[in-house]
Amino acid sequence: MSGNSSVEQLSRGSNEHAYVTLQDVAALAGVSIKTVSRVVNNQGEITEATRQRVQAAIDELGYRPNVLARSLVNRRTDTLAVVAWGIEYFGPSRTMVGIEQQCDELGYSLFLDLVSQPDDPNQERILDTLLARRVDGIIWSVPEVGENRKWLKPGLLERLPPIVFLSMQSQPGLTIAAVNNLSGARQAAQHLIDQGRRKIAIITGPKAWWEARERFAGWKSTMEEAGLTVSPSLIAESYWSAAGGERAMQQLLKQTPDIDAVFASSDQIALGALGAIHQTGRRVPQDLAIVGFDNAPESAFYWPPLTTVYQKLVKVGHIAVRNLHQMIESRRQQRAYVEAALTLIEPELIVRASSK
Amino acid sequence: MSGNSSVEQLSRGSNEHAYVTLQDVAALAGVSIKTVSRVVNNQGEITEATRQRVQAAIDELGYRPNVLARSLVNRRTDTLAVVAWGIEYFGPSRTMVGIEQQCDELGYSLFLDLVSQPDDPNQERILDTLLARRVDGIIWSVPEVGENRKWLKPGLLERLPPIVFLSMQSQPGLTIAAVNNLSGARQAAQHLIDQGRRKIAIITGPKAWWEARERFAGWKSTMEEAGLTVSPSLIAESYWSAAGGERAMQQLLKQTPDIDAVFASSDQIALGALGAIHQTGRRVPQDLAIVGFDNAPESAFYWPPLTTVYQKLVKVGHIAVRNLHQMIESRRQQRAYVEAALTLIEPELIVRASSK
DNA sequence: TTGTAGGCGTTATCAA
DNA sequence: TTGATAACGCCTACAA
Repeated sequence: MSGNSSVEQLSRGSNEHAYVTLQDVAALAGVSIKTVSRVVNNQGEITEATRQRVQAAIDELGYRPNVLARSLVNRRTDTLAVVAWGIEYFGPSRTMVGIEQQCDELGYSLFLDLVSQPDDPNQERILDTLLARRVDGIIWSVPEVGENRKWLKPGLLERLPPIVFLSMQSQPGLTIAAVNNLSGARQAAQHLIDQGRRKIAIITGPKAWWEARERFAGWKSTMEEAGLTVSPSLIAESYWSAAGGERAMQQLLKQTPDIDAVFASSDQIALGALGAIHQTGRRVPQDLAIVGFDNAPESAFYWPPLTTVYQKLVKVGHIAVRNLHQMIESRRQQRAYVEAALTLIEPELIVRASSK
Repeated sequence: MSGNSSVEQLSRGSNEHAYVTLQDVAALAGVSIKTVSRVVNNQGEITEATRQRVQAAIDELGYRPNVLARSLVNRRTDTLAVVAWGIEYFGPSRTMVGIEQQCDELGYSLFLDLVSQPDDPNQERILDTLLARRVDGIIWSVPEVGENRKWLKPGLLERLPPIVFLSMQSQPGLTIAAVNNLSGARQAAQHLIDQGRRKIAIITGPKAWWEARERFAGWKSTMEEAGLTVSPSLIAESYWSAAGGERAMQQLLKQTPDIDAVFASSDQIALGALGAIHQTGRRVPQDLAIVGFDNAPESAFYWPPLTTVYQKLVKVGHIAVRNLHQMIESRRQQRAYVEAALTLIEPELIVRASSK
């Protein structure tokens, strides 16, 4: 037998860490490899006696099935991949936690691929390596920014494993999971209106971002429905950072000194805005109320504590993976397509001192 | 030939996304599979004519090598795994970014496994799945807390693929990469001393954490060398959170009202401490200077902007992967062991308004 | 320069 | 209940 006995393996050199195979176990237990395989996957009927003998051999040798070989014949790897941007930021990292948790629960291993920018040109190359690794499905967790979905050419999806997209504009044929940014922004704006504020400004995120546009739309529609003016003098665009928020706030206060509230499109922006407001001597919330978006844990300790919109991003991650799992299973069973679904998670307003 | 022609594959059903194999390409190009293999891996001499014919077939069919099959033969997967805790926090997420970047650069795919607590009992199970997937190496990015290294039994390491550990106490035989927490804390304490402060308190992280103990040791040794008293009344222990920092600061101010500086063991702790200080009406830095640890991007926008210790965690991630890569290569070439190495990255003090 | 045979470690089929 | 044998897709060694 050309096999692979333990002795041969050991002779490969003590540095080379060799793995035990079915062959080795079978030899030790005095059965065929198929029998060992059956024990490992507990399938088929096996005499209790042989099962125990095999199990003893497995334990003695410390056998672990080689998932690669198994995947080759099974045509499934029990592996998902997540392509993500920005895990050093609060939101994306929470989403990642949700994704990983659910993968673990469903028995998937998870490949992590990061892009340094949402419009990273590497995205097609990444897709290639994922295909080469035969992942069962993909979570596309890069936010939609500018033209960074242009690689999604018609017909391409059919030649790829199932994909769930996060945080992007609804599109026929795509399965998407996202926070309802529009509704979150509406809650924020409505809350300020309910507090009696009338000149409510907004600091948006970069307008190239779908999420920023949605939050803007939520603010705008709520203002209009309340009969409040939506003039350009109430609008400032900013990067997502505190530095951006500070600059945008300074600009707003210069162009419209009598605003009495601000909706900041992220907690970081709100933090910067708070600094800019304090610098002018205005008091929060007496002179100016402010609401953020994210519910970062620190935001409860800003000065004053920040009212904000809580995005349930861990939940988004969970749902994305569960939906992906369903798509995978249904393809496998040759069932008709799972209807492409758009799942929107409702955010929740957290009211703190900065707005009351 | 029992092969795997494109036609057969298509007949598997339009829902089942079938992969093209060397067989398919070879058939279309009218050559042997080995020739195609050579083209794919551009090895051996091949006539330009056949190369082009094969390449054309590859493009036409959209062939992608099956990495699983290749790994099976090559006995290497070009895959690393990172076992991590806390990527929803700033520090760990930065480390993760560094790890992923370097993996990408060196051509590794990266498996992500998260534990929900540093002492998560799942860690051995995770190790098992990584072995089953035949990863080439592992980054152990769970901070050392309490007894959570007890799975590391003597002799175990030899039976595992190479592992690089992050953030733990130096230990013979282990390769470790970490920030020099001790030195960072010393810089912080020395800075406060240089500013003329004398009653310098510390809010430590949980003492079960190695990192917290190191930072404490750095503060303590620097105080002692400067001839300053190190009494228990200057010490408070806290969780890493802002909430913890607030509570610890309140306690400190109660037990020792005349402290003139605080070293907070994380930026989050510092944020909470700032709030507690403000509540008592004390001014920062006039009455009380404060220094944090992390250099989170928000810390520049705290009130006042926070002096802090910048941990170069992306760099730690880079170095961890590079060291791991070396260990893998040297094992492969049967070379003598790579000396187990301890790499400490020096942090850098960032001085802002909170301490001057 | 190209092709054939055999094996990587596993599972499925079909006999025994 | 068990065991040969043939895949899975690729690569190495050796021939042609």
